[in-house]
Amino acid sequence: MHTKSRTNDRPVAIDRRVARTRALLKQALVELIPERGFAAITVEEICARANVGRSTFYTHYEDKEALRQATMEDHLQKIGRARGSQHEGDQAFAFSLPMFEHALEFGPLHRALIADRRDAIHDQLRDKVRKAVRCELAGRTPDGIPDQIAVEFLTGAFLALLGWWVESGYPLQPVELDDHFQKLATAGLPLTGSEQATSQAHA
Amino acid sequence: MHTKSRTNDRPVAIDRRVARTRALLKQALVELIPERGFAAITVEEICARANVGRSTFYTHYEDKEALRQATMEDHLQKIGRARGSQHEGDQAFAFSLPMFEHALEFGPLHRALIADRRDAIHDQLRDKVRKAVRCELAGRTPDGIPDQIAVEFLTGAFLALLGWWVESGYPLQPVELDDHFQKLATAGLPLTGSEQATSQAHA
DNA sequence: TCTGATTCCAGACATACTGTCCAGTATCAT
DNA sequence: ATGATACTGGACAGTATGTCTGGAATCAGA
Repeated sequence: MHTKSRTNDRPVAIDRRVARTRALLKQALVELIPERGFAAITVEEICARANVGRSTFYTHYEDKEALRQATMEDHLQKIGRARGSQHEGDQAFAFSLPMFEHALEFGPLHRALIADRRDAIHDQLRDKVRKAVRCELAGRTPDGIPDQIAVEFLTGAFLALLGWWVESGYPLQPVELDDHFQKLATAGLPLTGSEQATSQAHA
Repeated sequence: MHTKSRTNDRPVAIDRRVARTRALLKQALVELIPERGFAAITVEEICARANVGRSTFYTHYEDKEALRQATMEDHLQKIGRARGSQHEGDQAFAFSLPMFEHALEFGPLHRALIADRRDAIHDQLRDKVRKAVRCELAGRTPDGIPDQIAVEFLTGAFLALLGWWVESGYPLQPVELDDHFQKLATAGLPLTGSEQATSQAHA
């Protein structure tokens, strides 16, 4: 599948029909998800939207799931390639801003494929983020906190922020959001209020 | 449905048969989820496991989803009631430890109904946690960070930690995990390594 | 213990989606 | 131009859904 190499050097371009069909199916899926939610979509619907025969669908993808995987893959690759831009302020975590920026740029697509926490899609992205976090943390976790815990903590926090931001229509600039994320991640919530905790009363 | 009140004061106990049927269905669901995953389970399967006629199922619940909702509701109520135990150390956030402890106590149940991020279940719990966090934060967010952002950040971080802990078989004591959470939440990750950030090279 | 009300059940039904297969047609690369 | 490949619509069996029966079992209350 994928690309086929003829001899051994450059991969030969995919048959135009194949490319066309797959692109149409992916696009149809992306259009449909925000309208009806992934779970409710049927293969027939996707094909109708894409103007592709249902039997054709199954020659390319095993499943509705497989199509989503492929589409998601495309999408994540795009994020990876976008890493080049690199603003690189004086932040502690480099992965977050590019991600936020991508989420803004590919708004509807992102909302459809990634921000939909109600579907299984998120996991793939979560893994990607987890890796980025683990890489950037690289043994610099403070005190007695296990690396894994810090990684999960940050990954969850980041994805929650990202999801909220996308779902509420990008109420901040990417840089602002990233600043908040950086501050919360590195400095925490010192809880500026009068007392520091619930420890006021007893023990 | 639910409970029916005869005149106007105390609600009359539910018909034994109804109670029995619903309990059996809920229990069957909880048993089945870890075995095959919620999405793959069929109504017939649930009924078979519960020894309940399939037609009976539909007189109680509209849907597989409705059953899950109801089961989840039961479960969350249990968490709510457990709030009484209250260890209350000198931590900043009071909601976390009881939650961790409950997750440990109702291990399989919790894993089945809540920790399965791949299903839609999580959202309900997320809302609950969000509320708890927002309540405990109550305007004490530091600096220029919007409340909502702090809330999402913490909610995400907490749920990620909870999910990881449950899925990896409770490798820590609840109190330990909670300590780590508290520390990360209030003090952040000062990044103890040599340099503080990626700012070393340029600009 | 009797009785009317409620709930359970098995089974049948229409509907919908899935995944596979085919033979005919259109499009591709060369 | 031609052989290879991909697309098509339609048919197919299999499975799940949700609704509806009428009769049997179980209930609560007197």
